[in-house]
Order: sequence, then C-alpha cells, then structure tokens
Amino acid sequence: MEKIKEVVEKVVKRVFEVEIEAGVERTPEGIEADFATNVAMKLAKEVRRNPREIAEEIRKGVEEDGELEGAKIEVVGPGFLNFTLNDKFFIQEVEELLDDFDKKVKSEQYRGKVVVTEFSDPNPFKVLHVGHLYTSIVGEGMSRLIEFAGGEVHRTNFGGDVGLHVAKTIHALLACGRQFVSSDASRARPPLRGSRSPDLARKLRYADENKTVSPLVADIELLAECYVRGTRLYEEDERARGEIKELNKKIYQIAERGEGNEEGLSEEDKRLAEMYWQGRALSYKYFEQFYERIGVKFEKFYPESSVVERGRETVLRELGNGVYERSEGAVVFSGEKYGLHTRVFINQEGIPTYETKDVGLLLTKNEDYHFDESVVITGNDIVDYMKVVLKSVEQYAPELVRKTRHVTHGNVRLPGNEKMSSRKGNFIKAVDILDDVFERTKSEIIGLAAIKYAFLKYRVGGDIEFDAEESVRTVGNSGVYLLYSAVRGKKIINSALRVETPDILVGLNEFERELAKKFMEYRGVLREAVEGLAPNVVCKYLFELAQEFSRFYEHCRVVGDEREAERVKLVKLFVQVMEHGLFLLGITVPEEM
RNA sequence: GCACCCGUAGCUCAGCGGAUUAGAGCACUUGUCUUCGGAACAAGGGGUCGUAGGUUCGAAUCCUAUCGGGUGUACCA
Repeated sequence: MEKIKEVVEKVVKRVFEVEIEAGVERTPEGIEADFATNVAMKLAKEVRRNPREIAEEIRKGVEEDGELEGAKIEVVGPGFLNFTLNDKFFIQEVEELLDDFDKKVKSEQYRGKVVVTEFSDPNPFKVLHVGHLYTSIVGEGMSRLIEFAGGEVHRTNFGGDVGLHVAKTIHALLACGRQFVSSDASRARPPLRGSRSPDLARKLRYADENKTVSPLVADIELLAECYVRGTRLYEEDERARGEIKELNKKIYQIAERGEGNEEGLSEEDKRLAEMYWQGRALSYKYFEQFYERIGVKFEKFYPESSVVERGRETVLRELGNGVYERSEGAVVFSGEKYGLHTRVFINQEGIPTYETKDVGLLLTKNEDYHFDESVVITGNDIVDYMKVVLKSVEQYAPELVRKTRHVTHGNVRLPGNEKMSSRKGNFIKAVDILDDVFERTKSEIIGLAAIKYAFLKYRVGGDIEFDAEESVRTVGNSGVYLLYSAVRGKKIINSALRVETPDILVGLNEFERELAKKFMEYRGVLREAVEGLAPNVVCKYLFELAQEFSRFYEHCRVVGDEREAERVKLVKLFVQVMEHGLFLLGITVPEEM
C-alpha cells in the first residue's frame, strides 16, 4: 500500500509537477481490485482538468515506472485508479517485512524532536479514579506513538500538592483526629495484588484491624473520606470555609519553606506541617505504585508547589507590562478581546490559582527540556480554560505557546449512566476497575490488556463507555481476542517442525493473500496514527488483522502441511505485527493464556 | 445568553482534508467443526448517517439554519 502510494506520488510529481498526497485505500468489498486511489480526482480540482484523463496519464506513468510490474491498473468510475497486484508483489512485500521489520516499518515523523508529554495529573491528597486510569492509558499510548516515530519523549506529571483541595482535606483530617496508619511513607507496602471485591473499598476504613489491606491504601482511603467531608463543610458551613481558607494560606507557606524547615513555627503549625508532608509523601507513594501496576513510568513529577513561585513571578512581572490586570482585588487576564473569557490568576487573598501554576509549569518544562513540542493531555472540560492560559502566555512567550499542543479526551461513562464526582465521593476508583477486571481474567497481564484496549479503541476526544464485562469478552472487538490470536500464532511457531526447508513463498491461496494484503496496510496505519496521535487507529487495524489471521488459521493448516514452512513465515509476520502494534498501545503479549 | 464537543443499525462505536454498493463489534437468526488449544470460522436480517436547506457531476463527510444531549463560562482544580 505504501509502495503504491510512493510510486503514484512519484509519477504525479514527474508528470504534473504537483506535490500531492495519494490516499491509497483498500477497495470496497465486491470490487475486484486490491487497492485504489482517488488522487486523480483530487488533482483534477487543482489543475482543472478531467479526472479520468488525469487518471489515464497516471496509469501510463505507473506502468512505465515499472516498480509495480505485473500490476493491473484500471481507471474506473469518475476517475479512480484501481490496482490489482499479482502474488509476486505480495510475496516480495512479505519477504521484505520479514527481512528487517523494524527498519521497514519505521517512522520518521518525530525524528530528532524532543517532546515532553504531560498526562494523568492526579492531585495528591485525593484518590485516583477511573478518569486517571483513562488519561494515563491515553497519555502513554500517545507517548509511545511519538517515541515510535523517532521522538525523544519525556513523560511528565503535574499535580496539585497545594491548593484548596488540600486545605479541605487537612481541615477534615484535623477535625476527626485520626492518624495515618503508615505514618512513615517509606514503610508503606505495595497494595494487595489480585482479587478484591469491589465493595471491599468501603471496608478499608477499618484497615487498622484488617491486616490484609496495606496501610498505605487505608491512609489514602482516609484522605478521600476527608476530602468529601471537607468539601461539604466548605460548601455548607460559613465558619469552616473561613478556616479552610486560612489553612490554605498556611499550607502554602509550609510548602514554600520546604520539608524539614519548621523553625519558628508554633506547636500547632508544626503538627500541621507534619501532617501535610506525611500526606503528600503517602500520596506520591500511592501514585508510583499505581503507575507501576499499569506499566506507566514518569520521568518527572511536577508538584504545583515547585512551579507556583515561577508562575507568580511571571504573572506579577507581566502585570506590570499590562498583560494581566487588577480587578476586584484579584489579578486576572481579560480574555474577552480574544474571544475568550476572563480568568483569575491570583485571587483576592493573594493566592495564586491553578492558572498561575500552569504558567509556571509551562515555563519550567521549557527550561528543563528545551523541547520542540510539548503535548499536554487532559480532560476536555478544560479546553477553554487552557486557551485563556495559553493566550496570556502568548503575549510574552509566543514561541513557547506555538510549541505547545493541548490534546483533550472525554470522560469515562459506565453502562447505566452513573454520574461520578470526586466531590461527592461517589466515583469509581481506578483500583476498583483494575481489581474487577483482574478478577474476571484471573490475570494481571490479560486484564491490563483488556482495560487498555477497551479504553484505546475509541477515538480520543469524546466521552467513552467502559463496560468491564465486555472488555474481557473473548469474542468481538476486545483486547483479549487480539491477545489470543497472537498467542495462537506463537503456539504454531513453536510447534512447527520443518521451518528450515523452502524459505521463499511460492504462491498464495485466497486466505494467505488476504493476510498478506493486511500486512501491507500497517505502515499506512502507523503513519495515520502518529499524525493524529490516534491509538484507536492502531486498535482498529489490529482487530481487523486478528480477524484476518483467524480466518487464515481456520482454513489453512500450518503444522504438518506440505507448505508448512511458507505458512510459518506468514504466522511469524503476523505475530510480529501484532506484538509491535500492541506494544504501541502499552500492551504486552503473554506466552500462554 | 455566548463558546466548544457530540447526535451514523436495538446497544457501543469506526468512517468526516467529498468519490466505486455507508462499515465493525455486541445482541438476534442459521450453519461449520472430533481443533496447529472453540477464547474459532461461515452466512443472514437490521440504517432516508438528528432535521431542513445550500455548494458540487457526486455529501455521513463542506456551508447555513434548526432540534436534541454534554461541557465550559472570575477568585475550584
């Protein structure tokens, strides 16, 4: 497919002196030919000529070119070029792919580029919910696509270790007088592996008596509970709101002083500081364990406290330059003149908001990595917010904004339309999903594959539905189905006996041919996936590939067949493509299932 | 109110820099098979692509309007 594309583009350039991308696709079902392109019609618009005539010229050009020797090329309909290739062509492609797969499939779209990705972004003192699971998987998928395309990727993570949510949580924590079970974060043990019933989460608050649950998880549960309580108080109780705001200021000061620097603090504040640093450490420990479990590795965590000063300085400096302005005692950016809305960067109490922290983050990331591109992956509820922040930064660092790309995804919906909110505490935790699916598959590796695939098969942007039961189904468009097809392939390779004998494919039956045709689509698929940072494109292809392989498997005996060696080659290539594609999705194939 | 996103088969979704007869999966109906591990394959029914206009030789795809759903819209993150 890519070969056809290349040849056609070459011919077009030579004959028409126009650079144009030739979209080559498989022909719809029922049409004799293998592949088709509509370049002639595209070109017709540009050069204002009859598309059929143009197609005719391209056809001649391609025939003269000789690279697609033996191909039957037809001009049909309004100007499609239909290609029917002979087996020799397919065989050659298969052999080439097998010869040096990585090189043949390689993409250069990000070659030499330093790319910083930022995703997941959980807040310390809060619990990881399904949304974090989703965004982590999407972010990892995109990072891998960029890496595959030659980019030097640095995965970063930004989280609110200071801010109102922390004050709310700590307020409730102080009020209830509870202590962390794992008071020393370094002693915290990894969470339980394997099965846990979904409702166990509720029992976790009695974790001190229940030795089967890690102290760390119990502490995080405690924080979650306190966040819910604190939020309720903040909304309902005037006095508590005042106290929380005061607490918020204090926490900022504590964070600013840094850990261990408690000189001159009152006894009460020392206790507060201790609680803050403990809670923060526990949260990061908990995050790390979670990421390790899902196979995501961040190079750097940027706690908000580490960029807030940079942000504040910048905002205040640019306040002097007229980018930001004072309004009602706060520092704001008026987005209206750019068709956006106004946002507060430093509030009336003098505390920097998220906006300012994001400014600091943007600048800090740039200084740390000198990136060519920064990809920020977040939920889509934040699009307009981010536009305002970026527009403000554009006023004094236009280059930085040009290099920044904000990619957004939707929320995870569960069947039955349950609404989730971490403020109310009725959300689904990330571990609940993990545990549920691991329980169903009895395997972490398969369960993880099921979840990742279930999340990534949707186009990034809109809300998605996650159905745990469907995700582990072995039939249909599921990760398990893909895994199974790959494992089957491996099994064949292992039991094949006469691999050594004839090593060149001599001919193809209809199933072999279809499979080979599918292999040829892979490069184009990768190009498209990288271009759009679209893991779902890879998913769709891999599913179709698995179907094609299953068909082949069903109809063509490999082991023991007289054409065993030839067929093993096709199976090998299948496994190679499948593993390669799944790797880009963050999924690994087990040896057995 | 304004802005953005989304309305494609009963359900969940692809397709949307226009183009050959609108595609999958699930569910439903019916077959194949004592298998290189059925966690399989094959066949079938099911859609006026929210609605109405427009541009075009040609529109699910582009434009306009309209209806329905979601999100955001100054001191949360």
